[in-house]
Amino acid sequence: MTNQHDRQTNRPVTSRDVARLLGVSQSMISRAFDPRASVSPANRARIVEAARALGYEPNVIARSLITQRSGIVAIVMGSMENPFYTGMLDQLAQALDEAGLRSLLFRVPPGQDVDDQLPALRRYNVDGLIVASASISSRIAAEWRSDQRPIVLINRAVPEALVATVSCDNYGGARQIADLLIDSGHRRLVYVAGPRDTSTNRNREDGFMERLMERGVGLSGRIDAGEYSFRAGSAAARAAAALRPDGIFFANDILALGGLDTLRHELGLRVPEDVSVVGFDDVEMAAWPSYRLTTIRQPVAEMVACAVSAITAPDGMVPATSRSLTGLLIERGSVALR
Amino acid sequence: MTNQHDRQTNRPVTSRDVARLLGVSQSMISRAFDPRASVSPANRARIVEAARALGYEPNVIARSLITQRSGIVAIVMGSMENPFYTGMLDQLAQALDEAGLRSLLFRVPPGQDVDDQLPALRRYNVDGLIVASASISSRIAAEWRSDQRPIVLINRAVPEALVATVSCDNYGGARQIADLLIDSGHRRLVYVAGPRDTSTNRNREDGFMERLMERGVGLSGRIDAGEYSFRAGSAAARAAAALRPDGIFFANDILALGGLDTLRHELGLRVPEDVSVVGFDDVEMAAWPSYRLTTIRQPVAEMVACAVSAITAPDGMVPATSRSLTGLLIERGSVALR
DNA sequence: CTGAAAGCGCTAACAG
DNA sequence: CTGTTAGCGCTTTCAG
Repeated sequence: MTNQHDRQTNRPVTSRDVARLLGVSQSMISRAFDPRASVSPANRARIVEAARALGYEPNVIARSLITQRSGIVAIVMGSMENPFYTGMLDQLAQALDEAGLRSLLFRVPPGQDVDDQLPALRRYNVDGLIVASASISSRIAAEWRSDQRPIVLINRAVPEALVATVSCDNYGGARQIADLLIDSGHRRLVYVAGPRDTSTNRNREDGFMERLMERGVGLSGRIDAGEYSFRAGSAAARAAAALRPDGIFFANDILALGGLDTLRHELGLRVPEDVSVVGFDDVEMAAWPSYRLTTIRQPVAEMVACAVSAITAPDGMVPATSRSLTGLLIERGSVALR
Repeated sequence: MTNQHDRQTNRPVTSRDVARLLGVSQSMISRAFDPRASVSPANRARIVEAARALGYEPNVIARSLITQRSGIVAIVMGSMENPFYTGMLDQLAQALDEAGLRSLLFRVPPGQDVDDQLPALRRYNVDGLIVASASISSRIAAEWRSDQRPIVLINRAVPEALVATVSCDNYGGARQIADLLIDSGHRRLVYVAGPRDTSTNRNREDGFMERLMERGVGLSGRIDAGEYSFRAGSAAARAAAALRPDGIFFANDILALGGLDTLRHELGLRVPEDVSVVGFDDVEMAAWPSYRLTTIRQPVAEMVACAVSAITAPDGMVPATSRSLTGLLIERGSVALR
């Protein structure tokens, strides 16, 4: 039976314990666990063998004190009520895991600012920072970079571009939606906006509006949903319906799903016969038969891969590049020809 | 401007740095951050002041090397495709945060066993372990307990009861569902089972079956969904429909949602007029107007509170008690009177 | 109340 | 290839 503890003292077994057992120096044990260190094959074998027998595992904490690397990366997330981010988190955790890194999760409460949390973060010697659904001030971002620790924002842009950023081309995606709606004959269009302070909303709104303008069709109305949630989508749909639109572009899927449901079940409107609706993200539920929501699919897997490789990049000095990946229009059943 | 680093060397500021600045001993800095340690009020004030100015934060890593407590608790999760668990994770992270603890997320890939991951965990000096959606062998659980570190399983039971466990009364909930279905006149009942190796499925199935038996109504069929997913629910619904049931109890909500959708949109059956469906969990989507799924609500908030308090309990020696909280039947629109 | 000293478990030069 | 030595940043006796 593998027993990770000394039976009497119940003390975790250390490298010294296995060194003593084998009659070698403690540092040799350390080296045996470093692939690049020089230890005779014979000794290395003896050591891993003894280590297993004793239940020894190098203590990451102690190691990180010296190496300044903990193998832990912090993921900071705002609310997880948007399923897009839970999906992202899942993939992020998986990708990090495959890179041999652990995820330390920082949840930023709705009202609170990320900035307050970050100082606490540095006490953990994390190897990198991935900010997934929260904004961050450029001042804090700059401090982090001065730390030489990689930081990357997913799906957020920081105006001053001091940090690495990977996101979907929200602007371009919204333009595609404008084209889709216009090409299929819609003329009374309403935009349902997400939170004002998110770059996702800004870019989607800008792209949509500009394309409308370019093609000479006006906007029949703009509703402020206030937050990205199902409930907010419902409320926005009620307000939007009063405008008698023939098409509604919701700033994201969770909003669109909430909107779709109240349009149909509360307002008695048929979607897409009476009104078309489009979202953005392509969360799992968008594909569910009850919704069949036309939307832009964010390339989550690629975004995650980008973020992780920015973290694992050779040196902490990742250039503060902004990568923008293009989304894919997924046409399902929520847009009709007019 | 708070700058956490020495400008020249870009080295994190340590307790020694602030000690030097103030001309006091390094150990005094340490004590100043320990509420129970004795430092003159005047000095403590000077120290926190200087610390703030320099941007000093005690390094948790170094501290944990001595105290053996890191302020980090590990959450191990299987797949996050079941929205019930993402909701739980959200609340867990929040509750832990409020208790001053950080969450280290361990994702266990579908095929893989938790047991393989656990040894790696101990290298992180985590203060406790919360296993949320994965099984764990009793051998490993026992090893963890010998570590003196609290471990609690949420929504899983381990036969040997060697670990603390908090879960919903799955057995009782399933009995309520049986009663509901029978009382409303259903007689051709089908059970759609989740993965065989989960205690949730076992308990729900047992409760349902036993109550059926007690009330003298037989089961018209049992479909094995194989996994807890929307897609599996769809497939199960197709198989179940062939049995011409008047009521289907799906082992959980995500299965029921998938089933509901294919029943309606692919099979052309009306729910609840032609067939009633019931789920278990009460995930967010169960309340969405398209579904209005009747289900048992798991008391997630209480479960989370229980789990966290087990972790933060005074000593590592939490008794291995199994807490079972009763779920609440939420009647929405997916069950009709027959 | 304060300082000195001894580590926590490990890695990283540096000699041999 | 191996052992010795000196810390990483902090907490914790133990004297003063």
